[in-house]
Amino acid sequence: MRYDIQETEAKWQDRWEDERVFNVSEDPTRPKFYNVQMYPYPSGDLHMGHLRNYSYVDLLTRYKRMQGFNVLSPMGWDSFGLPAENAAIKTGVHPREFTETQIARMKTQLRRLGAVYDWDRELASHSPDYYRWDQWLFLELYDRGLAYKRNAPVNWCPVDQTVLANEQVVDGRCERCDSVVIKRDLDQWFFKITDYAQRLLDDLDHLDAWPDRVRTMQRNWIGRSEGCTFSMEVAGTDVSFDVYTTRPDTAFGMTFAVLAPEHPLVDDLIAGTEHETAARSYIDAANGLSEIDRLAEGDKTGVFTGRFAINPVNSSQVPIWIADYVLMGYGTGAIMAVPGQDQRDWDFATKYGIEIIRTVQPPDDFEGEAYLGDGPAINSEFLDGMQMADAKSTIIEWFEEKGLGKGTVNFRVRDWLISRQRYWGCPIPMITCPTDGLVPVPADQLPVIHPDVEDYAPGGRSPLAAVESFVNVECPVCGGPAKRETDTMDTFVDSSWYYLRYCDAQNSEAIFDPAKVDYWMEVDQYIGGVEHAVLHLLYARFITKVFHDMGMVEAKEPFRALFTQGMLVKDGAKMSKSKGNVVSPEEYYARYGADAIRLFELFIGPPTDDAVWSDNGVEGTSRFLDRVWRMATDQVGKIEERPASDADREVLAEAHRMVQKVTEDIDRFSFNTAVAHLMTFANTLQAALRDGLARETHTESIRLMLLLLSPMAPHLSHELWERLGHGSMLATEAWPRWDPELVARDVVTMVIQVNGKVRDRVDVPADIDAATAEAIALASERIAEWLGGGEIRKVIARPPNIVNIVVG
RNA sequence: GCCCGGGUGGCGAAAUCGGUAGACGCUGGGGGCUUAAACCCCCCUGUCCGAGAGGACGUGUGGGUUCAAAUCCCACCCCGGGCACCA
Repeated sequence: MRYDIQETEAKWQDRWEDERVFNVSEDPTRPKFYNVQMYPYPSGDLHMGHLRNYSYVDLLTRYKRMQGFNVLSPMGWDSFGLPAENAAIKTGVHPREFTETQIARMKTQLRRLGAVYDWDRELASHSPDYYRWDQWLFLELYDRGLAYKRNAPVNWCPVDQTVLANEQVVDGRCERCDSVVIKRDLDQWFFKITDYAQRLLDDLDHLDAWPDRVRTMQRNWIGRSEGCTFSMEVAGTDVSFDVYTTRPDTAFGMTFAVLAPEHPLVDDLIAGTEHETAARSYIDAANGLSEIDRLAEGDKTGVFTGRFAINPVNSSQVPIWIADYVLMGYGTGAIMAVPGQDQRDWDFATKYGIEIIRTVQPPDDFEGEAYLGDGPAINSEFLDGMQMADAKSTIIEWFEEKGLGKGTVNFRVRDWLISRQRYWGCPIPMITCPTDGLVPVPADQLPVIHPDVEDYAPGGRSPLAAVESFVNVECPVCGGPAKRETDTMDTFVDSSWYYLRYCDAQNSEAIFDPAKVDYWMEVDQYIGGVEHAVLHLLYARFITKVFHDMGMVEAKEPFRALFTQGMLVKDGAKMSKSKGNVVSPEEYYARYGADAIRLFELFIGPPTDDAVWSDNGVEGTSRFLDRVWRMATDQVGKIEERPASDADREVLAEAHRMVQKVTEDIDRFSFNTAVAHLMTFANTLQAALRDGLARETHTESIRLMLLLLSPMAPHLSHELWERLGHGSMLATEAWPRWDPELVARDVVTMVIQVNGKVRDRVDVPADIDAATAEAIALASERIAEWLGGGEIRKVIARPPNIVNIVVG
């Protein structure tokens, strides 16, 4: 036993905190490093899966600090949200009380791991000190026209009884509870993220320290497409409608047009016609279906309106259909249908017997139906013979010259719906007055604090709506009776700016001091789960850009580097409370201590990959720590001084190679191999000590190991550092450097191949030249056997590593 | 369907630029220490052939490029993730 684990680990946890080792302030004389993990929802108990992430973050905090950076690593709580509210419904305990108990428990557990933060900057989104600035931000957005209320069909989760943002609907289901989402028409608040779509897209190109995967997901989510919007008249009427297409070059192949069932023109077109009854029942059926059911239908369905539209390129009349494969939410909610070049249109046309005209010549061997590829235009009058790109720009010019349409850009991303009909969130600071309409709550009346309620149960509207004393308020403009907004904000609003607040967390006068934010921002390393690739990470980028435009933040992007860690898996599933497969750290703390757990979490596999939990692993890293302890302590005072030998120098060289490899591996987030290099050196040192070698370099070897180990297994390395008589605290020591001369090898093993197969290995000087290497290879006795008198066709020498002799 | 990842021993994995495949750890086996056990220490642990020296094979499958391929190219299979009636 190396020491009393509980006692010693607690001792160092106290000292790091009491001596404020990781509390920092702005210091322009040192390079800064802002290290942030996605602040957690306070769900209560940390399991091994969580500890993996915290081990990474803490490693970086300590490592960067030793490298001389002014490191800010703060911690906070994403403490609004449904779990606390659902617990309140069940138990009657106020969500605040529930949440704060959970936070206290999680803090204790973070401390137990030895994770260090600047706790002076702790924040929690449910605290009025925090969410008053949510409200302030909301009003700033409102002033700038970036927050607006409108009646719109929205995603409604029937179980959680609230609306959801598009980003929170996954495969037509609620991201949180998995129930099928339905459409409802509601008056809701939106943030105008679409105004920032182009910048959010463009700046992805500069985020080269982000995983490509996340950038691709954001690109797809933003979904930019270039095309053309033009207007089509309805024959025999004075109405017209716009269509959007990415393939205006195929306009001559339009054989019908389609309106989404929700299209505002639909009513007018069918009213009083013989088609009205059929159309009406089709529309009603479509409206009653959830997005999932619409898709599940498989086959495309639609109904003819009896009307015709005039194709502006050739004045031909095409039938107007209503079909739910056209979505009201994208483009103009109406399309020109070109079955020859669009598979969906092809399917529809085939089913309903509509004419098909090809306007791009498919290759001779083409066997498909609709042809989407490039080729010369046909049946397209003045476009005939042009390739797609040419035809596209020519027809757009033509539309623009005639004033019939224009080139347009379309985005898939929609405005961010932030209203929620739930209690445990930040109240939206708006008032509706019968005289003055929508009126913002004056800034000096913030925060709008939500009152306690008796019933948290969701009933299709916010529980706050039942509290008359909250709802009824004087209009700030006219003083007359008015009503408060009772919806709360999406919790993703809270999390879209907390990393700015950390920079000045205790400011009671302003959301933050821009000077402090400019010192710390951008976040140098952001760490979290990939599940936020298009939710939080897109919202946070949007809000940062808004602050930039407000002149309050210099940075245009919040997170310079993003690291998305893998999940911990057990029994084939992600470790989580709901799956019932969590491994609780308690018994491991008792048996092995925090260091062995941390080291195993680092060692278990590549940090970006999912990893499988194994009980034996902690045993292994604990053994390694025991060995380090023994090597460091058993030999103290027993080492006889002797002159340095070649063996000593070689051990020291290995120690420096370890320093180099561990440093480089941490820098490239290869923590598992960094640990492996420490183990390899420990094996080398142990063998040398056993053989009575490496006496003189022993002290230096241990010193270097402890420095490297300190961000990974901080308790043991601090304790040893102190016991070995170093007067300083290890955490404040400088990260070691390696001596390149020592690291370089004089002699290396050269591989000799015959026809690409390894046949011999010889030690050669590292600076050997090609001719000598070749000569040595050809002189090898073992090689001679393999050459067997055959003709040597070629010798490839890559000194000092390899010589390949080709015989034939 | 489209777009990303990934597939290497009994297991987790390593191989950073095309140059010794399997570092490091786990598991398992053998031995030492011990009255005994635990701890600890030493040796072995990809498959096959061989007493051994050694040899053949081997990174999902099939081809290709190359003196040389886990790594590059083509086709395919499987697993994971994202997007998906987006006009």
